[in-house]
Amino acid sequence: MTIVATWNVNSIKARLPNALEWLGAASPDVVLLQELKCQDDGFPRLEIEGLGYHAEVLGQKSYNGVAILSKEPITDVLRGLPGNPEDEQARYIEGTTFGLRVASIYLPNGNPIASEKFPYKLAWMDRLISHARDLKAQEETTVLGGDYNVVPSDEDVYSPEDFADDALCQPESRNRFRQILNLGYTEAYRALHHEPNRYSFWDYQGGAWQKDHGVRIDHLLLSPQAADRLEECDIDRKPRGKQKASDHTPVWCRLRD
DNA sequence: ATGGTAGCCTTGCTA
Repeated sequence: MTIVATWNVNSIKARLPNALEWLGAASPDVVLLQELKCQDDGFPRLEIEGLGYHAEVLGQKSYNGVAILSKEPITDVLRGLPGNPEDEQARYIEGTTFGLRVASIYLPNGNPIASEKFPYKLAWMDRLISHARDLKAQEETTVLGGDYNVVPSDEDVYSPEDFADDALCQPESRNRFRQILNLGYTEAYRALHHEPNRYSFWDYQGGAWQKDHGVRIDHLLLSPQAADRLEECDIDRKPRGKQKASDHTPVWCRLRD
């Protein structure tokens, strides 16, 4: 079996003690990281390799940054989402490991919706749809994981009213997310769990964690070949309760052999 | 009441 996890760490340097603790305890085979907030040469490679992980990184100063960690070598790495050579934001990395094609995705937030950030998000999602279509045609065992910055339905947010004008809940965002699913991808958590109000992100502000005021925006999307092997999927809330926590917590799935 | 927190570096911007 293979465990694949996704985690927006909100700075890998600030999160290093927490990240090392969680990697050591949960011991996932493959980890998709987002919001590294560092350049390639600032990535704490030695510490992470010390836990037995290979690492492929697409860094960026201050913002964004994504990586794939794996206990096996990672080959055929693709850095950057195809479709716009002028887009320099480090939000996508893809590679092959454990016989899986995996991607770490940090989808643009898109707020505020009246700004240029929202059309950038939608255009980025259109590129992701197109690339996900190409990947689907490869008929590989594929896991597209990451911070999608999309709340799939009103059951995935503590207060739909408060998020009515938020880019994470806009019909245009949700529609594009569904377009990926409609290509034939399975959202792993929702395939196995049907309770509403299970979250992967809680804002730092206003005591959101203590009040369980969260949103579910971190997702693992599985190609049919991967979905056929889906055995378990869950949200690991423990890291969010630690000191110096990321505002996101890991989501993982287990694929049978 | 437009606050509150966290992380980075641009002591404002992003989330």
